[in-house]
Amino acid sequence: MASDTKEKILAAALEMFSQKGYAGTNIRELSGSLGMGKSSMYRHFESKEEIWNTLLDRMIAYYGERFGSAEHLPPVPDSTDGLITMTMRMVDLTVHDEKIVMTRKVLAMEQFRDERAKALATKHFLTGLTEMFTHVFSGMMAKGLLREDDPEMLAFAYTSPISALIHLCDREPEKAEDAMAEIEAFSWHFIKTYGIRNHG
Amino acid sequence: MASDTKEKILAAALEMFSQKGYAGTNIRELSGSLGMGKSSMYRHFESKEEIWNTLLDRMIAYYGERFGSAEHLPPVPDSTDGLITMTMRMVDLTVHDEKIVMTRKVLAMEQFRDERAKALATKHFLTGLTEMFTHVFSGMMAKGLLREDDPEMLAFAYTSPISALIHLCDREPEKAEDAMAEIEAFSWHFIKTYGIRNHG
DNA sequence: AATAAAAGTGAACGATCGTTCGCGTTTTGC
DNA sequence: GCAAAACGCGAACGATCGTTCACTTTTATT
Repeated sequence: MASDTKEKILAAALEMFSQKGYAGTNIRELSGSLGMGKSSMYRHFESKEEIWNTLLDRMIAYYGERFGSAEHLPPVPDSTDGLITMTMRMVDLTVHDEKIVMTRKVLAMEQFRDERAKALATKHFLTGLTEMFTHVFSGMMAKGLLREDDPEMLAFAYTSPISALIHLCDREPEKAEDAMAEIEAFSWHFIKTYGIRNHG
Repeated sequence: MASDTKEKILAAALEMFSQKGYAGTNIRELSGSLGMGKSSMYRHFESKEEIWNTLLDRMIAYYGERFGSAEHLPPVPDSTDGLITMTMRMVDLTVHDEKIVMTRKVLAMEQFRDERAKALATKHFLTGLTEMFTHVFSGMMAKGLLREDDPEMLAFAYTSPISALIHLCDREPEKAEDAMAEIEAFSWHFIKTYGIRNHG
């Protein structure tokens, strides 16, 4: 079972860090939320900072295997409608997967004091989505679904507004439905601007 | 002189909060950075939390008078080039004015635990710029400088990528020059897409 | 110049922080 | 079935937290 407790600690730490930040979290409350004595924690991690670093290791590794490798690039849609579908599916996942939401919150809070959090924040908030959609848009241009243009610029223009609304969801989850609708509306507007109508 | 010290405390607190966050900041270090005894602070503020709340009051009030009222809306440019100029001037100010930078950093770090910080963060990061450019783009459409389209959608599409790059500057100031160049490139691309060429 | 109010200070307080210790219990490897 | 390692726990430690206190110095008022 290779230390099931360790995983529970990491899960609880991610949750608490994402609510109160690293400095605002204390070990007593963290271990208490697991129904565990304060000191038992130290059988699994030698310090609070090691919990943080392990968590960050996981976040970096997860991001790398999920979005870092070329084989995980999404398929190029066969129609402009397919772009919307793909976008909404992706957004829905990223907004409702609690672990991903908590990761973004933690990165937002700790990006200014931890170098690795800073680097990962830039990937999560900016370059990751842009790189992904640069690939998608290149493919769509080759298929004649999008106007010929700089695919990276288009990807940046497409993903930034979506990213901004995802951040809004993280901050004010009660607005998630509205934000999703706005993302879809923006997506349609983007297609209206850059898409090439199917003849027929 | 109405308590010059109080202002210095608030300035130092903003700086420290923006580096270490509220929970990560302690009163000793804060007063120490002002060459002041630990306890003197309490002649001006009755608690650490009151410093925080006063700071937030200031940030909210400053934002309201700076961006909240209709008379502070920027003039509508007379050309598409004018839009770029105005944009770059505004971005330059917001990226290099230390107080504004520190405000954004604090809001990024505290948005999840303080309701007022959360509300102000949404204004700073999303709705503020969008509202401003909704006005600008409406005016530019009326002048025949921009394609007829939903001005709010265009403002959202225009400001979100800029906002994302401003956040990058906050996080990695050494990339500020590159980011400014990217903003300008994006701005030109936006004009190429939505602008109406001047005949002649 | 006298006096009251305001501002500054070092010492100290109680609470809480991360962490360690000693000891009992459970699980593992042979 | 037994030794050893791993795990869990409450008590306690030293450091640090926000804050208060008793007291001195500065500033403002008349």
